[in-house]
Amino acid sequence: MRNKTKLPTMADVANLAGVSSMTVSRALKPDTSVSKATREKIQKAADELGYVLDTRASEFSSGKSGFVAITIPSINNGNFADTVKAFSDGLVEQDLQVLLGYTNYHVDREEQLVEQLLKKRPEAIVVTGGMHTDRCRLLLENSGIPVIETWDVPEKPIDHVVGFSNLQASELMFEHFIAQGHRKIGFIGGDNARDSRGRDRYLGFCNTMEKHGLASDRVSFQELAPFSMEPGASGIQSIMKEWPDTEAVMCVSDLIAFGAITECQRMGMNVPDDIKIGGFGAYELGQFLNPSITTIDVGAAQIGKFAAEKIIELLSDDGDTKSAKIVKTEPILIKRQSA
Amino acid sequence: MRNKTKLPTMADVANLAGVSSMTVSRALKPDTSVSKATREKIQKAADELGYVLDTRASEFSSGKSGFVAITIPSINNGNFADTVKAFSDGLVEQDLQVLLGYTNYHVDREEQLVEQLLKKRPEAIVVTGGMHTDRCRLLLENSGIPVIETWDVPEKPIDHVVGFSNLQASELMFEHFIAQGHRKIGFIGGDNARDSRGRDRYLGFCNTMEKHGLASDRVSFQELAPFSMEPGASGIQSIMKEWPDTEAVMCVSDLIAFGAITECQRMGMNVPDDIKIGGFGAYELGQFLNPSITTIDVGAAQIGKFAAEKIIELLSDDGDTKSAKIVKTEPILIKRQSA
DNA sequence: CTTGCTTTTGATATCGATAACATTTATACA
DNA sequence: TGTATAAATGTTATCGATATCAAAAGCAAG
Repeated sequence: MRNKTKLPTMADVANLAGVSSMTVSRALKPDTSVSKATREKIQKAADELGYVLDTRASEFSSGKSGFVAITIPSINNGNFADTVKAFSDGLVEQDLQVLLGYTNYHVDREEQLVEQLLKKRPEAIVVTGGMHTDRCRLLLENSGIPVIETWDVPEKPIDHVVGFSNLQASELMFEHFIAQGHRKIGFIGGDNARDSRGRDRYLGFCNTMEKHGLASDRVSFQELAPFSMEPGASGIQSIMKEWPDTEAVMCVSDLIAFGAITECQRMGMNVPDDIKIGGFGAYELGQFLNPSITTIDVGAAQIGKFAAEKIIELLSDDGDTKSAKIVKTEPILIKRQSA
Repeated sequence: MRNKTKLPTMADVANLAGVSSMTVSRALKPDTSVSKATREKIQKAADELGYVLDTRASEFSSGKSGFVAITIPSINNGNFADTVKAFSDGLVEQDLQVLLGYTNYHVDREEQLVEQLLKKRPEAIVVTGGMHTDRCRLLLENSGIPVIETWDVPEKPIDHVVGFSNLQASELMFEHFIAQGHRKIGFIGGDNARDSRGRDRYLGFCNTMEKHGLASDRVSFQELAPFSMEPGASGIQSIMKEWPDTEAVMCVSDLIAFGAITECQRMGMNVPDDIKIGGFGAYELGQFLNPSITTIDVGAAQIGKFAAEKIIELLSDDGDTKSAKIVKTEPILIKRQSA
């Protein structure tokens, strides 16, 4: 450990200003019961010492930590970034900071992360998805704070939910394919065991196909991490090789769709004339690619916004909650060029 | 505030296990001086109560916060995400967590953020760039902890630096254009007042052009936030309208280049036959777009890795630092299809 | 200038863990 | 078996702020 000079404390400021540390504490926050003269004196002393409040002590003393925790599968994902941003924006006014953690799509990692986060005593916690290890569930249930599951609608929610049905969302795309007259339809996804949202999108594929009496065998599952586009290229290659007459393929995310579309182009196929490719998530890049990507917009930012509002309500609540425990957002199909 | 049941404390666990809380404290961490029997007894008691350590108290008591802070301009940027990921990965073994903040490319916001972060007493802090408000500089200088500036090589570093010269990096691209025989060269950037890295890339443009006796007037500055690709489309439109004979354009990032290239395609131009477009940052999407984007790889992940290593060294240092205060990474040109 | 109120300031206990030191118990070896 | 040493556990003070209650100062009205 570095041999550093000890930082000034509130007592140091109080000394210099000739007041008690309690008065310093009051002066440093928007507390009215400090005279203007005293406050200025204290401010001057604090500036002189370069004093910065130690929120560790402050939060510890007051019992509240001043932040909420949120876990997302991946940092490098525009969708989750949108959720986090909206969430964060929704909480700034409340002086609540956001502590972020990445599960890397692993429930074990999630468990570890949740425990780590709970140790810091957040005032609420938001997790992505409804699939957790047993111990993780237990930790969340016993945490004593509001828990919100997002990006999904779990069958047995832990507490509150802000999400949508990935299954129903992906059905939108397949119904769209079918309405266009396509019958030979495929799906490119990731590791269903790890990513329940991806699995539900795959189940949406199976359901829709079955409903219309169509085969649901044209699938390719790729290892998604750490690259997000390359699996799209491999996936479409593998599908076209085995089922060359495939007419339409949905990818589990726009990033995969990106890789699939550009790979089609490299293989000399025209999207959408030769094959239709659909994405999921309404990522920004999908608007700009040629062809632009037909996709499902799940309202990532809205999820973050709703979660933030929920937390504000729950934390300020004097007893009984008014709003529904489960808030559903409505995924919509965004028809663009690729499908 | 929710009327929640009080969470169990270490004393509760100690009581249940029939030992002192100090023993509980020891048992809950890899401390050898606790007998196996006692540790098991304590573990059982802790599980029974659903006890989760309160790191706020723990860190406060021990004086170390267990985390390092890092500020980046934007969350939704694969480059910075790479840096953060490598940084974070480099610190897990040290049981150091990463607290992340976003400046949104505003020095004022940075100042605010740095103060907020310092209040939490991190053990070190990493900031992106070398441009800060005076007060922010002062806060960092007086923080008493290691400070690392990254993604840049400031003239007057605060403390340590892990970065590269954005100016020299962008020169690579312009020299590449010129070596190909181009003379009518342009640049699409953002707000130079806000983003010093972008400004330095622009200066690299001016320098190189001047060096070769060429004009550097073919520029377009766009408002970059919140969309990162659209400005590329607007930028290339504006340049081609004013200077239709432009032969090559470098964009301040790959995302802008993405928008510019796809817009060229929409305008019926072929990249690279009709116009060359270069990017910056070696984002993943640049590999997959048709044409793939010629870009500058600045080694974003390497920066994070080096910063983490530096911090580990600085925190474990018994006095004098061995390694250089300034670590430079070498940006390289990645020649692909678009230029 | 005195009473009664409000505003401002201060003293002390406290949050939950750990550091540092003290003590007890276990183990080794002559 | 006794002594030396190591291992295990306990006791007390402490980190830096804030809650809470108490006291002092300021102020208005009679």
